[in-house]
Amino acid sequence: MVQPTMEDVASRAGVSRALVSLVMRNSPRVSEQSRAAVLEAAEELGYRRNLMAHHLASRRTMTIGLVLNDLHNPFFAEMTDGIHEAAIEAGYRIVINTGLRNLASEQAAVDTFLEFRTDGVILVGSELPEAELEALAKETNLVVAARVTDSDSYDTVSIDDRLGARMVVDHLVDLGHCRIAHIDGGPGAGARRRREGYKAAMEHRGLSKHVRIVAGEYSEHAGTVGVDELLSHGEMPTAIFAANDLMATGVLDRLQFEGLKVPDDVSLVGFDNTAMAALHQMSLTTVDQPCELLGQLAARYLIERLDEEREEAVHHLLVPSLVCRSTSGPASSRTLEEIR
Amino acid sequence: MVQPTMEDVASRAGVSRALVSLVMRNSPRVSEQSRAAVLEAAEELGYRRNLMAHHLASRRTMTIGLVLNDLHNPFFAEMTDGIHEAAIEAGYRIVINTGLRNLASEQAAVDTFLEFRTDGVILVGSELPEAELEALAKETNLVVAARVTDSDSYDTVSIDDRLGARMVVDHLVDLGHCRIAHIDGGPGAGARRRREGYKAAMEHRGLSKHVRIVAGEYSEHAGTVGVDELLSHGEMPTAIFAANDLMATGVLDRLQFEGLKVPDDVSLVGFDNTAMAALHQMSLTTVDQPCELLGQLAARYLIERLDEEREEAVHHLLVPSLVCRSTSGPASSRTLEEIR
DNA sequence: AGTAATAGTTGGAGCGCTCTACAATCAATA
DNA sequence: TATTGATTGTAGAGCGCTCCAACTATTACT
Repeated sequence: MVQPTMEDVASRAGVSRALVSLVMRNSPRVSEQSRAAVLEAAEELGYRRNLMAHHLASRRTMTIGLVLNDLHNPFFAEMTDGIHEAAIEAGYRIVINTGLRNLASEQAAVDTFLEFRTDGVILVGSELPEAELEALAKETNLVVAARVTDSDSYDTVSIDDRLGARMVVDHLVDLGHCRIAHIDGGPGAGARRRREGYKAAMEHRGLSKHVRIVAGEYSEHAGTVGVDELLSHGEMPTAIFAANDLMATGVLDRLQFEGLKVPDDVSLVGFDNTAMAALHQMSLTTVDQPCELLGQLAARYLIERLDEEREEAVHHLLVPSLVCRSTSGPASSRTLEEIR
Repeated sequence: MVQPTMEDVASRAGVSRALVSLVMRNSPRVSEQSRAAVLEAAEELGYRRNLMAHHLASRRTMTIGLVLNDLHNPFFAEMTDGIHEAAIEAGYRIVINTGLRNLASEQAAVDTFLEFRTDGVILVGSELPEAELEALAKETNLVVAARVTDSDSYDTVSIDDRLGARMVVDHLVDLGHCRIAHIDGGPGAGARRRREGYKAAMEHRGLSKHVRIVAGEYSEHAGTVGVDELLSHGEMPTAIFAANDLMATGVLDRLQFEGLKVPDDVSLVGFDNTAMAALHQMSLTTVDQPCELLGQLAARYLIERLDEEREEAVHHLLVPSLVCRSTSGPASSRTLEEIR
């Protein structure tokens, strides 16, 4: 299990260690003859460059650390596709770690990359407090995706969550809904803005008194709990705006369990437009985030930083769009009792 | 962005670099006084150990590289939970990379870890040819999860795919089905065994002439394409056995699109029992894989290797179980024409 | 011919850490 | 008092690589 070193390759090829290094880095100042000899020796020995040593000497790993908040949420897989593509194209590789939707794990994930000295870090859907992000930006090149701040030490790439929420409310109000409840994303990335957007839009449409926010988080389970809460007291809402698709899945599941028809009895709208929302058995009305594009932008902004092409922070806000499917329809006037 | 080194911490604390190293490694042979001084200096400077240098000198990273075949499949997220838990418990951290469901990417992911010299590698759902795995095991400590081989240079942890497939067939035959088609997982991990298990079970139940296998892969899209293929010619099957849940999602979607009722017109069974299979709107009959347990086992076997507690390979095969939900029911006798 | 420029190669310092061997200090023992 | 042993600390080599300055060989130019 002990790997050959450059020294081994060099002596086998009958050249110096420095020359081997040049070959490995594809330097043009090497004769074709030596290059071939070195590559052959390397091949024979099964030589594989030691990134640790490489980095220590060069200060570059050509590696980007990617912290995904939740592996269970397909949204992150879609973002990763975009990031991966853009990174590879620019000659970088990515390495992933997961925040497991809790702060301690996210911090640990970030620390790992800091200790590995990856060239930069992309945080997707981070829940870290802004002060923490600020501190992080002092230690490494940072881009935060799917969350907005106005920091001037790192870049952010996101859709306009407030606008997205407003689109949801407008859509539902246009369908005749008044009692539109929102199960929020708690500490999740963008959750505050979605909540604010919901509230502002409700007020704007003259529905201040119908604002009803249930505390949740970005998980399926929060959706089921949220429904229980909504049905347990007060007047049943005619529409539910779930903070994201994953949660909407839980909501839909629970509504069905309670015997409520969607959208006949209750309308439901999600957020993210993940692949599962498009399925027939789900067919969820939701706010579309152009994940791949977001991912690509995040990677490109980071790479711009790595190449030192830019100093000042960029905050890129994309416009979301509403995708109407079959979980939203005209408001029902039936009460919970009548339905049951 | 330039980080302080041990040397900086040492001079600030008024001790030697070696002592700082001892403190950082929690050595007991350091006086409380110096320890405190060092930690304070480190804190003040914002010192963070350089894993690259650490590894170069110590030959250990306390890091496990995890290659997930497909981030879009929740099965891998669930496996990761188990692996993560067991790794953390043993003092290891994990770093993830994705194979993007294609060989070149998987190879690249593996190469990354090899270059990083992570202490070991866990491959989940790998599609690499066995020769490649064998070669890999020569370069690093390896555990392969969710796939079976009989290699004696690395460990494997998996459920018995053949048995799982057999359970599916038995269940469907017991419900009166004869024309049971299988959309297979192509090059996917375990797909061959599931296919073989399906075939053997069909033969065992005297249904050799009804064996019908459609080529697919572990993706939603393959499910929709598979259905198209099944409906385009020949007699319509009364039941479909999809190679995994992700694919079953696509199948269900397509069947609904074609106006076929599940399970009234066609029964459907998946494989994996991912979280989405349990949802009411899906409620998929499927084969359960104890993902977390599989993940934990994989991590533990790897750590045993790292701690050099074992030399010979272990091949752990867990028994799957069938979870009956609402996509499987008595065989229908209606033809496609009658339904339409 | 003499000089300059270019291409190809090399030795050695150094990246930030660990680890071995050894030094220094002090208390306990002979 | 001399010796031993335990405890704590340090110097220095070395991990595998990059990078720079310097060197050699070859070609081009005056």
